Amino acid sequence: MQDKQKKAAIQQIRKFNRFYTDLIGLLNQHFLSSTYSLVEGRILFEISNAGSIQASQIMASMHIDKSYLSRLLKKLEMEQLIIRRPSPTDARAIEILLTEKGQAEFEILNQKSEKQISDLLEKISPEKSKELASHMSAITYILKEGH
Amino acid sequence: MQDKQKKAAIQQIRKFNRFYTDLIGLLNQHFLSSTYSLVEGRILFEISNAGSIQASQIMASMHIDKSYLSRLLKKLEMEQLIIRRPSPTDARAIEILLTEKGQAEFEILNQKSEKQISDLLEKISPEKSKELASHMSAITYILKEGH
DNA sequence: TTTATTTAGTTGACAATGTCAACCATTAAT
DNA sequence: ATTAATGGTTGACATTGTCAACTAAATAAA
Repeated sequence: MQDKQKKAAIQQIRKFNRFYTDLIGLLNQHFLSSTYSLVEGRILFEISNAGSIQASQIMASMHIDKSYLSRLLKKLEMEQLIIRRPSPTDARAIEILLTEKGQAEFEILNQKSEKQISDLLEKISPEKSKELASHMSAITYILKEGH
Repeated sequence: MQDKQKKAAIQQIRKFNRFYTDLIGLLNQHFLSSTYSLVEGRILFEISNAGSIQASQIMASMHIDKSYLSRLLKKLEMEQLIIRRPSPTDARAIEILLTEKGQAEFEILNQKSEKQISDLLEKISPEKSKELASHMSAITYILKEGH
């Protein structure tokens, strides 16, 4: 009996994963029309969020390969969106910060992203939007905190 | 006042998107340890799900480029997982079916994918698992049906 | 009914994205 | 003092995805 419920849950979760993978894919595609790729945008987010950050921290939070990240950071540096400088506390590490240009570009990206979600919510009533958000919080909570 | 609520909802949704993009990414990475890529698995799913299907339908449901799809199908055909034959009703179109091997491989993939979710649910109580699934259904419903 | 137009799929050429292993320098552990 | 682990870079490569041009058939328009 218990087992049947579990199977049903698994099926529903898989269905959701298919659905949401698609949705995120569509959102990202649209996002890509911008000059920066999704990963780049996400890196800018991580830097902005932290103020200053090490590459290894970005690696950990984004689950991204270090060689890949290294190159992306190099590119962002060339585009003058970030500064990479040796960490004062660890000579192996680098400290990454947004330049003013980087902050400005991130702000644009951020607003684009907000607008995208805002557009999505246009089709949905304010009450349902609120519900949507709270379902999402609930999922995050359950998956992060467990039991 | 209304506006503040909306902004809060947008922020929560974006947070969820980051979180869930990562989660799906991790699940897919694990999935990749198999011999088929995620997209290939998904194509097999679409074919299995429909019984027989046209390439254009897969294109539509997966939002995938037609040239890309054409190549993937060619590969799957070479691996003898699918049959491509001219559609009886439309000479431009092809009709795609799973071979027995394809069905068997899909079944394995399917079980792997189920197991993956099942493992994820190990850390979560049955009640919470059920809640999780229902939050997901609710999200899908709201996003699909709107208001 | 001949002439567009659209639809279905394929192919070539290429760009973007991501991975693996080897490597250097530094720090931490034994 | 030596070894192991960490942080990052680079070369070489594989996978994944995109774009435009093209053929053949079906549909619409003249």
